[in-house]
Amino acid sequence: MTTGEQVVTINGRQVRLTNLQKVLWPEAGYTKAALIKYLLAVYPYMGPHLCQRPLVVTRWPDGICGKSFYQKNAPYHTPDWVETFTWESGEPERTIDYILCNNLETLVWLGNLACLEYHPWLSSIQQVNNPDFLIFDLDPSRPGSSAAVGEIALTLREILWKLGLEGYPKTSGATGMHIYVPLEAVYPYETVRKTAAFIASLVVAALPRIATTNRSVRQREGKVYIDYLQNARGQTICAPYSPRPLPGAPVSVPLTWEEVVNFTPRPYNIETAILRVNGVGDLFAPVLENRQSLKPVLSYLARKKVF
DNA sequence: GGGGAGA
DNA sequence: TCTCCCCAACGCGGG
DNA sequence: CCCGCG
Ligand SMILES: [Mn+2]
Ligand SMILES: [Mn+2]
Repeated sequence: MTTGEQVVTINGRQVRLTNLQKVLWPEAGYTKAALIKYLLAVYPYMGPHLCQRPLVVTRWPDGICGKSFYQKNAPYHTPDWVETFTWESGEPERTIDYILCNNLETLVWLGNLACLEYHPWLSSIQQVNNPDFLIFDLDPSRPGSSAAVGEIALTLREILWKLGLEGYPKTSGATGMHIYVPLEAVYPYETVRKTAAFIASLVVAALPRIATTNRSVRQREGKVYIDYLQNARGQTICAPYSPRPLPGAPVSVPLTWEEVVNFTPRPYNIETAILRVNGVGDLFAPVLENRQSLKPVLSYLARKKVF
């Protein structure tokens, strides 16, 4: 990929790649060719987490220092082999044709459009009202809170364990972490969100000096924000393996719990993650398999009349 | 990044 | 032919 | 109902 333009054929579909030499991450010098090389390499691991989920992307055609925009609707002249999902929301009535990244050629096509961030819905189009995971988004309000993030994640793991649930951690690729709790796709978003709120409150009770669920930035006092409100339709949590538009081209990477003990926020980027992922495989594979029930925690909450 | 509208 | 504009507006919850 | 937040 040294020339500026070429056509690749993937699964019999032709994808035109343009401006391959364009630098998207200036200080690291990573080009669009590097981005597409990464997407090709990571697709076997990332693809299953995007499949059949309405997708929102952020695009940075002039690189991470240039202008960017969100894209929800499939753009005009989207190739006919790109699958889409039409979502009609009411009040005001609006229709969005979401892209479904169901194959490699779609991901490469998106890469050519300079899509850096990939935000799939928590629910798939098969059960669009029922998320497949409950998530916790740990956001440090100050840089240098990495040790606190790791400690909170490990405490959260223990609390989940006591509730009969298993969580799976990944870096966000920015400063914090995401913990996914895979579920049976039978609970409405509101139930999942309220359950997440309850669990987050248990974590804050255990670690009140470093964790908070306060949504007011000023009242967080430098603590780590446990954001459970991302458990809503259309929210934008970046997918596992998604690159980030930040210096050095970091990516969101699944971690083992042992790695969380010494959490560092950006251990891998679009270049180094390839070796990592080919070595350990998809640590997030269980997130698509281990569909857990909220029944124990929901009956507990019903007894305590928390709801 | 690329299509469409308007000059 | 050139330049400019558009690409998302939403869910949540507290005051 | 608006506002702050992500
Ligand atoms: Mn976050
Ligand atoms: Mn957040």
